[in-house]
Amino acid sequence: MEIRTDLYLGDSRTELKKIADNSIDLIFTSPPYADQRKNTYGGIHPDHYAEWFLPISEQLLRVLKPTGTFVLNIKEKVVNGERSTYVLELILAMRKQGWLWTEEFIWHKKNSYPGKWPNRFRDSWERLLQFNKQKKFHMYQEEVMVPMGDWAKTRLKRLSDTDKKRDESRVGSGFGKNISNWLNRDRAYPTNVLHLATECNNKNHSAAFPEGLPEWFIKLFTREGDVVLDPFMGSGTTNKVARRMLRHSVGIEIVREYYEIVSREIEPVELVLLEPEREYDKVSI
Amino acid sequence: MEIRTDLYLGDSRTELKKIADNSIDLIFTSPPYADQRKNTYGGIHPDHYAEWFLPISEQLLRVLKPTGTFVLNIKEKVVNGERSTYVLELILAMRKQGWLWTEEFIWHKKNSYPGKWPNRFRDSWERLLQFNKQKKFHMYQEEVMVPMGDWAKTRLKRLSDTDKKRDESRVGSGFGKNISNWLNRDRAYPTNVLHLATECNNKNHSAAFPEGLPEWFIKLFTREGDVVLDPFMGSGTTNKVARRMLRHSVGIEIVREYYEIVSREIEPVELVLLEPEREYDKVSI
DNA sequence: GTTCCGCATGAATCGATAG
DNA sequence: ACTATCGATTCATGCGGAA
Repeated sequence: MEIRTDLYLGDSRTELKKIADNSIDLIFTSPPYADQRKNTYGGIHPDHYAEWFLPISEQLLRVLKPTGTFVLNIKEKVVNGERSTYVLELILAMRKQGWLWTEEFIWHKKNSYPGKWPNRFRDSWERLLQFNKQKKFHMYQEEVMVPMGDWAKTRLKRLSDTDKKRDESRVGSGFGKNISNWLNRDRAYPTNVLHLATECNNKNHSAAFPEGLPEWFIKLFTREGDVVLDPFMGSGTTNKVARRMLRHSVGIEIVREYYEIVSREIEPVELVLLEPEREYDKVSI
Repeated sequence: MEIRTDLYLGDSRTELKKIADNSIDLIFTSPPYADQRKNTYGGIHPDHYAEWFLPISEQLLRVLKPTGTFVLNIKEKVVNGERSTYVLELILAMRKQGWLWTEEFIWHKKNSYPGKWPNRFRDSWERLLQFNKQKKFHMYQEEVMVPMGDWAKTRLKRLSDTDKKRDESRVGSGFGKNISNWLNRDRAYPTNVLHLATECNNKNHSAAFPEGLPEWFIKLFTREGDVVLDPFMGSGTTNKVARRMLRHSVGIEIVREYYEIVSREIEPVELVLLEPEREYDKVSI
């Protein structure tokens, strides 16, 4: 299978129009935060952030498949001693636009930037807002299961009375089915808090997230061959991870320098990926 | 020093009017969440939550000292497959009321409620919204510094409640100083993510939050002799912790049963706290 | 006295069923 | 169509009894 990675140079507001309706399985992006990174994006004033973002999210709503998911990594900055409210306002506005605000994940940044202020501590978390077009969407929960705690060891030895009672209350032949469930429990489902360290690899791009972040959501919301979109590509982390995970992807970047860097990085990979594929076919299973 | 713990039986909307202007140093509370705890409290519909809360927050704004802080523990529930937006709307409305939304802390609940659903994971975090009247407020950051690397959680856990009480009740030498004795230098400021487990309820009561939660904020925003207010007292966790930490406190509770239980628990403690102080001075260290 | 192990139960959420 | 109730699902924690 050939993995396509299509990169667009330009403004998301215009470039997104080139993408077909209902063609994207997952949108994962970290847009420029309000009034930050002035050097690269010019900076959007907090008061006008929703206003600026809404035409883009309207396009995203169009290109996303009905069963697809939009994950928005964002965090409000401090303005004048207060947390700015533009993210809250954005959520409310996007719901009016037709998005469903399904969930808010927390990215707990293990090693946040050091510093000291008289009236606040280091900010070590960011929002990961999950939006959907429908209540029903694709979610492959088993792909992100994590090893269980010590609890499982003792639990598997003998079922407690309560567990038995709860099982008996089920109508029909649920008991045997449950036993097999217990025995498979060496792994548990995760929660809506992600605990990842920030990576400082990308020296060119100022606000890159660690690869583990898009990787987790790509696992959770897509399968191989699906299409991932990042309308604010930056250093291309989302697209690189998607490619490695055998997902097609689309990236849009307004800064030519970033666009070219990612283009150069992607192309050699493409050659490598195309060659050994037959080998994998031979070897597989 | 005699520690006052004043308990009011009644509705916060009326009882708060009995409290003097600018008399409270810290408000820490966890109001009934929308449509939650219907059996004990009325249960507020998500659509009318801000409307219900605003008269109360107006009173809170009045009674809080200009240098004081209001910490609100809350989390929106899922309604119809979506996260409800009433908390976002409440933040926006409270700002219009005159509050400054200084910060949002995250309480990462280690043991969240179990369950499995096709479209979401377990919810394991809650918001701790910090509001202030002014940009300048009292914050004693050194009091909540933590050892670098691994926090000696196991050692802290081992200490019984009586140990905690003994340490706290010694004037001028609290729990924090003992920690610094064990693990000398190399302490760091914490971040805005708190990682605590919910306390399993054993006998009488289920507390909404673990003692560590109000304890942390009481350390951070008050000193001994300051006044802490919880307008939704519930099982009285905030007041009990405040008392142990030698802060005066005010608690308001609408359910008579809770009010009476807390009343009974507080009074005997008062006697115990005053008596054995000299003894501990002999034994201490 | 420690350590180990069994046990109940949570500020939950969904889908089906009933009014 | 819309709301209210109920059963099923699931895992970390601290307590208390046992080894």
